[in-house]
Amino acid sequence: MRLQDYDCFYASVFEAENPVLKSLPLAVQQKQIIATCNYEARRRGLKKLQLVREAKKICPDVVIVLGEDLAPFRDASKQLHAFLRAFIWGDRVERLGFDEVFLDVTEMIEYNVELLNAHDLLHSFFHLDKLDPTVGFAFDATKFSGPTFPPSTDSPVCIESCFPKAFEDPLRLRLLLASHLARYLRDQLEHQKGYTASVGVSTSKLLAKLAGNVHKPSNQTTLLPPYVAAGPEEESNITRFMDAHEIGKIPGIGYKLVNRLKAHILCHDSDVGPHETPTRTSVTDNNKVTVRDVRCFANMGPHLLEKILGGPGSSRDIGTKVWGLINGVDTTEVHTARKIPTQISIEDSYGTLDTFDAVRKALVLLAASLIRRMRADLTEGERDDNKQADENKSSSIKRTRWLAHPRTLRLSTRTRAPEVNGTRNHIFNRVSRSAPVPRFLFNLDENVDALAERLVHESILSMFRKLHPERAGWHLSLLNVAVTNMVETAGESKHSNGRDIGKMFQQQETNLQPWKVIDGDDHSTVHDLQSASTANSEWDEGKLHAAPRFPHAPSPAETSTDDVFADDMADAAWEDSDGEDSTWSDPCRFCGTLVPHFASAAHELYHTVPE
DNA sequence: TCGGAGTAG
DNA sequence: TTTTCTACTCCGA
Repeated sequence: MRLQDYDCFYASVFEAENPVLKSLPLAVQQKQIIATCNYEARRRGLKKLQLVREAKKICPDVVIVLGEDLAPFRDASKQLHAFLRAFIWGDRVERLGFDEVFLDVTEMIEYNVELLNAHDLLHSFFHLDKLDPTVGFAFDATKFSGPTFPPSTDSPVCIESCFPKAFEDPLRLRLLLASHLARYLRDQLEHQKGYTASVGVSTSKLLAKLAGNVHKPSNQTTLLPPYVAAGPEEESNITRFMDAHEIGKIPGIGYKLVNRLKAHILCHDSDVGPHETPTRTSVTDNNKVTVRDVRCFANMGPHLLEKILGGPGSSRDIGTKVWGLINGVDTTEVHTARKIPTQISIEDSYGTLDTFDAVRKALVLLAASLIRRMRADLTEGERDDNKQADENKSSSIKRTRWLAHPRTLRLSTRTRAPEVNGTRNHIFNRVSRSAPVPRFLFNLDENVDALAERLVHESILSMFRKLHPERAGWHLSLLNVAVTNMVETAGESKHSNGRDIGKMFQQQETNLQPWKVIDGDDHSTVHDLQSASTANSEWDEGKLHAAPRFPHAPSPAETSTDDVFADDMADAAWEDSDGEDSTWSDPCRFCGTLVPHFASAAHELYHTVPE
């Protein structure tokens, strides 16, 4: 199991496009801040999230590029994801944000362990293709590739010492092979795509991710066994590794939890109720608290953690979860790539937005971006809004279809902190209102800007009025428009991904690979962490959508007998929040949109049907 | 289902 | 330490 983390990703996207930038200090600007910068810039003292003004002062010759348009980053991320996926068996590649990827290579490692020649480890061959034994790379299986944690103390001549060691311990051998695979993939990524990455090699996403931070950039770290303490007086390498981290560095333990934990550890202030909101007296960074500080605190365990962190609003079993995390236990799966995002949102921030007209204009721009993104990410088929050969026009339109229809539209705003007499108000939270997505939004032939205009006037502005009934004087600092609640439309079957039942069984099978399981006395309480909450959804959705539907336009008879589809649409016929405009009727045969009877003929004109 | 909170990159 | 543009998950009502 490994994590890839592309080094300073935004900057790397520009560098890959224009390699000259690689040797210069490069910073990516969003609004007034440096979103990220390359390592040359960091060497000169620049930091992420620094004000551009300060950055220029510190490093006057910094090259600054604008990175507010995320499309290039999104595209590069998808490309790299696809590139890596081609190497990994069983599609076990999960993207986290734009610049991180988890790879579950269990199956590949198991296969290669079997084929290892114990008599000539020096000249081993890693197979990347079960069907073609020539595909792969040579490697030296007498030692780990790259740095390890703890650092290797082996002398350079280690054939004697490593070889039996690795074979005694199955986990050690598997991690060793994985370290070579990691090296290989990093090389491929660098030489074929021009991106460097940092990688962690371990048995869970949590451990791999933290390990990946140890040697950055452009390097890798393998977390060595033993993963289970050898005796009561011993510590496992997991404990050693986890203990050294600041508590807030653990993924899943964010700002709020850190504050509550620190309040307890540092002040052991038992008066602090579980849900007293952290005030400005909340503990700040002078006092570092490590995982060890928490883990070894008197009476520490799931129960005490639940008392410290639990309460209304907290996750269920938060104590158990956090106890698991600080003990290095993470049983979450590497999820295979999702075909459809669960939400698409577009936002922009503003100095202050105070007039209705300014708000309206801003919303139209956001709506237009949102519609473009919906078309890019939720449709399938060749559609190019700009250039289209005339004769092909109709044939290219008819091939474009929605993969999913979002049902809910959401407007969120954030107001500027009121700045009342010295007291900095802690209210930079967002507020939101939702409404159904109007069906006209799915009309692929309408001009984006026209649709945006219409969406704002017919839907978004009324949400805005609910959110801000006052006539003016909202000090808006942010607007966000989003669509959520995706309902997938009929699959064109073939390679519609993620919905594949065979794949799900295959996953289950690999889930049971024994060497992946983290076990041990010290965290026996957290074995079935999350099993209930994660196992579910793929299957549920798969069941609902597995049946291939509508490879072509169906006959009316097919439409009416398609129960699953009808169910979806019943779902989709959500109540209209204002009670108006809810004369739904049948789903359109071509795009799945619900169309009122009176409009169905007109609607269908939008589709040119192949027969 | 909605709206908010929390976390992450 | 609140400055960017997102995206996901969970909780209570």
